[in-house]
Amino acid sequence: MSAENPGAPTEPTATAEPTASTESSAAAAEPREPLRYDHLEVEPRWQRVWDEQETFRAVRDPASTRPKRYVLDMFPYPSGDGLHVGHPEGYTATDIMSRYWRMAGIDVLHPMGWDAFGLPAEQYAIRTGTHPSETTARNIGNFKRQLKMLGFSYDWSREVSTTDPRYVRWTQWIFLQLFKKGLAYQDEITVNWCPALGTVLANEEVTDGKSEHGHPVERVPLRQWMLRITAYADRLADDLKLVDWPEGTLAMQRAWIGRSEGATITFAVEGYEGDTLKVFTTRPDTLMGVTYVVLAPEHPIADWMIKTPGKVPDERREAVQRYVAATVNRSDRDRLTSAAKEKTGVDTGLVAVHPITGQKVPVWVADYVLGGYGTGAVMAVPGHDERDFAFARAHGLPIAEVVSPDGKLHGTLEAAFTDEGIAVQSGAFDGLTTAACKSAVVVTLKGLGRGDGQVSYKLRDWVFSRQRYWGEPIPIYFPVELESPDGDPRKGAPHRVLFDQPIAVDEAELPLTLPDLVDFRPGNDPAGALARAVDWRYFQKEGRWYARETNTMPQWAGSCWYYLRFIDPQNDAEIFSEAAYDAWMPVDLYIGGAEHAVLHLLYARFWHKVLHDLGRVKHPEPFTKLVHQGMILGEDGEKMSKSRGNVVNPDDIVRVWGADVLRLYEMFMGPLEAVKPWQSSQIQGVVRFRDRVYAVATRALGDTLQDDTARLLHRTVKKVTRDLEGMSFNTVISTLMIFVNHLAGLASPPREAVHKLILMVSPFAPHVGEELWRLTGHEKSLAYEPWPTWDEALCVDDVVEVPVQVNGKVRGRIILAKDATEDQARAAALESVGSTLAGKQVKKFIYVPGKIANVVVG
RNA sequence: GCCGAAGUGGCGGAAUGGCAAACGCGGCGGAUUCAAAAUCCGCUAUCCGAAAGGGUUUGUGGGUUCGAGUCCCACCUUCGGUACCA
Repeated sequence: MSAENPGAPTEPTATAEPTASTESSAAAAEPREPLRYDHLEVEPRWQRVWDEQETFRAVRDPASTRPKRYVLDMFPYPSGDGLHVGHPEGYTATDIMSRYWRMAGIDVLHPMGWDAFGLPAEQYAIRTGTHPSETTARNIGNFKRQLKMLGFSYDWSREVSTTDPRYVRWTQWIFLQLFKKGLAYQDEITVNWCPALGTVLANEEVTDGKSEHGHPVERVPLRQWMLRITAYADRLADDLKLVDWPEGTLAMQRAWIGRSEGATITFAVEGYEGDTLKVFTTRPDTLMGVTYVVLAPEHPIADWMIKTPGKVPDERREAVQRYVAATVNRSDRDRLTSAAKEKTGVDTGLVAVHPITGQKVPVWVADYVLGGYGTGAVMAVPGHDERDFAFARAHGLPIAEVVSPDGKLHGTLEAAFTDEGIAVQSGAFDGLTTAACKSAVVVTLKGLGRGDGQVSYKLRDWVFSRQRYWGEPIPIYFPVELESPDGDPRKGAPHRVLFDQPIAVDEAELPLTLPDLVDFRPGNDPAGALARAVDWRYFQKEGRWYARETNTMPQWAGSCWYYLRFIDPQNDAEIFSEAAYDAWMPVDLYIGGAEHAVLHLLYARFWHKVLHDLGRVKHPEPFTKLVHQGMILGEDGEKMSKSRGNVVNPDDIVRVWGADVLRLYEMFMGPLEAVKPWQSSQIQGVVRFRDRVYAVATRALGDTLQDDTARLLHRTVKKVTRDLEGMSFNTVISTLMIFVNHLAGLASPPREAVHKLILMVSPFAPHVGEELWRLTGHEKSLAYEPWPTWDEALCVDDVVEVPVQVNGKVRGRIILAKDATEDQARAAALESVGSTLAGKQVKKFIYVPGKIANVVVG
C-alpha cells in the first residue's frame, strides 16, 4: 500500500464509481479459485427443489386449531423495466416472516400476483402496435423469473393476474354489486380533455391550461361512472381505530376523508330568482362577522349573472366573465398553487342578504374558493379566517371582530383571530363561548329556515371510468334508439344511445372480455378506443339494438380485492368460498410502499366494506397490520431513476453475489421502514457473513457444548426471535454475526449450535440454509423444521459487572452476584470509587440491579 | 404554510430513562503469500497526554431527572406527503 512505486497508476477505489465497482467485483469474482460456496450452482438447485416438491403450497385443515398468518405483499405492476432493488426489500421482509412463521408451527398463506392492467402497456401498444396482452405476458414472465431467482417462498399455485379473464370476471361481478346497490352511478364531471392527444389528463399533467407538450387542454364535462365512496366516509374514518397501521398513514387517511362538522347557511341574493345561495362553514358562531360572500368561479350564480344582463352594470358582468374564463379552464391544482400566492377575485356587484341581520353584503367571485368542496361558496369572516383576512386586506373589504379571546374589543385586527373565544358584537349571541354560540346560531337559523347543522367531507366520490383500452370493460349496456327501425348502428346508421337507462350485464355472461383491436389510441372523441370496436359495442337482443359501455375501469379496480382472490384463486363458481375465507382472512401482515397510503388502501377498504354489507366478508377491515418499507435511494443518496443513472439491477447483484446476499444486504442496510441509500461497498460485509456461516457449518462439528457457547446460543435464539417478531431485521443479522464470529473461533463448532444457527439464518438466506441443512445430515427441507427455543435460565448471568457512577459519571466498576442486595452493592460501589469521594458527603445512592450504581455527592 | 418521519463516528447503522457508538463497511497495523487477491488476528468517536489517565461528544438552545440519544418546550436542517377544504 505504501507508495513504493509512485509512477504506477492509482487503483480505482471501490466507492468512486458505483457501476465500476460492481463490474470490477464481478470481474474479480470470476478468475478466482472456486468458491467454497457456489451460489450459481446451489441457489437454482434449491429453487428447483422447492418448485418440484411444492414446498410452500399453503394448505390448511379446516378443522385445524393451529394459528394462521396471511402474509401479503403489495403486488407489482409488471413493467418492462423489470424489478429494481426496491421491490425485493418489502418482498424479502414478508418472505422472512413467512418462513419464520412456518417454522414456528403456523399455517402461512404467502401469495404473489400481477397488477397488470395499466397505461404503459397501452402506450407501448400505441407506439408499436404490439397488443398489450403480449407485452403484459412477456413482462410477467420476466418478473416471475426475477422473483423466483430471489428464492421467495410464494405459493405460486395461487398466482393471479388482474388481466386474466377468470379474474376480470369477478372484478366485474363486484362492479355489478356496486351498481345494484346504487353505489355506481353516472354523472357529468369536468375533466381535462386534450383534443391533440385524444386523452383525458390528470390534474398534475396540466399546467397553465396546457399539457406537458404544450397542447391546449379544455375543461369539458364528460359522462363518467362514479362510485359512491362518500356513503362510507364515516365508517372508513371510524374503523381506522380497528387496525394496526403506521400512525402517519392513519393520519393521512383521516385527513383525506376530511370529516368536518359545521352548518350550511342560506343567503338570499337580490335579483336572483334561482335557489338561494348556500354556504358551508365550520364556524357558524362567526356568522355575525360576515362582511362579504365569495363564489367559486364555477358556481351556478356566477354563470347566471354572466348570462343575465341587466342585473348589475355591464362592466361588472364583463369583469366577472373575464375572471371566470381566466380561472375556470385551469386544473384545480394549478389554480390553487397560484392562488396561494395572490388572492385574486372580482366584485360581482350582486348583493347578498345576511340571514339573521338582514344586512346587505357584497358578493365576490374568487378562485380561492373551490367548486368541488362544500357548496362552492363561502361566507367570508375576515376577522376570524386567515384566507378571508388576506383577501379582505387585498381588496379593501371591511373586517369585523366577533370572537374575542377575553370578551373585550380590540379595535383594528392585525391578523385573523382563529382560536375559540367569546362572542362580541354579535347581538343576541354576545358573551357566548364558541361552542355554545355555534349551536345557538344553528338553532336560530333552523328556526328561520335559513340553515342547519351539517357534516361535510373532503372526500369526493370516486371517478371510476377511464377512456382507455387496457382495463376491465365496465359490464353495462344501454338501449339504442335508431332513426329508422331497420338501421344497423354498426354500419353507421343514425342512432342515439340512451345513457340514462344503464342495464347490467347478466352475471352469467361475465367476464365481458375486451375486443381485439389493432388501433389502441384513445381516439378523437372522449368515449375511448372501445367506441371504435363497433362489432363488439353494438349487439341485438330480442330484436332490439343495444350499445355496450365503452369506458373501462381504472387500474385501482383489480388491486382493490386481489387479496380476496388469493384465498381461492381457482374458484369459478363464486368469487371465493366461505371455507377459504374462514381459513385465511383477514390479511395479518401487509407490506408495501407509503405511496399507497391513501388511494389504494382507501379504495380497497371501501370495496371490502361493500362486500361486508353484502355478507361476503366477515371482518370490517381487510388488513390487520400494515408496514411500509422505506425507499432505497441510489448510491448518490438520490431517488433511483434511469435519468440519474443510479439504478441498481437485482439481476447483476444475484449473478455476482447471489440471492442470499441481496436478501441479507437489503435487510442489513437499516430498519425496514427507513429510507436508506444503496452502498455497493457494504455488500462485502454480508458476503463475508454468508461465507463464514458456510465455513463454520462445513467444518468437523463437535458434540460438546461448552458453557459459554451454550449461553451465547440461548441468548442469540432469544434476541433473534424477539427481533424477528418486531421485524427488526438488521439487528437480527448483527446478532447472528456475533454468534458466527464466536463459533468460528472454536476448535470444533458444537453440532447443536451449528444446527440452530442454520435454522436461524435460513429465513434470511434460505439457499445457504437448505444447503447446509443437507450437508449437516438432514434429508428433509428445513422449511417446516421447528424454530429453536431458548432456556431463560441460560440467558441470565450469575455475576454481573456494574458500572459505578459518581454524580452520573462512570468512575469505576464492580462485580456483583446477580441477586446482590442494595446494601452489598452500596458497600462495593463506595469502595470502588473511594478515592473520587475523598472529602465529599454521600447524599444519595441509587442501585438499579444489574444495570448501574450511582453515588450522588454534595 | 400544514401533516408525517428523521437528524448519533469517515460511511450504513445499534442502544426497555441506566457504561453512547453494538454489528458491518472503510481505514491502519500484523499473520499468511515470491507477490497480490481471498482469509485470519489486533486497533479504529474525538481532543489533551509518552503513558496512566482525563476532557468533550448523539442538529441548536433551554427544561425535567440521581441519571437524557431516549421525556418536555422552542428553534434549525433534511426527506416524504399534501394543500386556500371554508
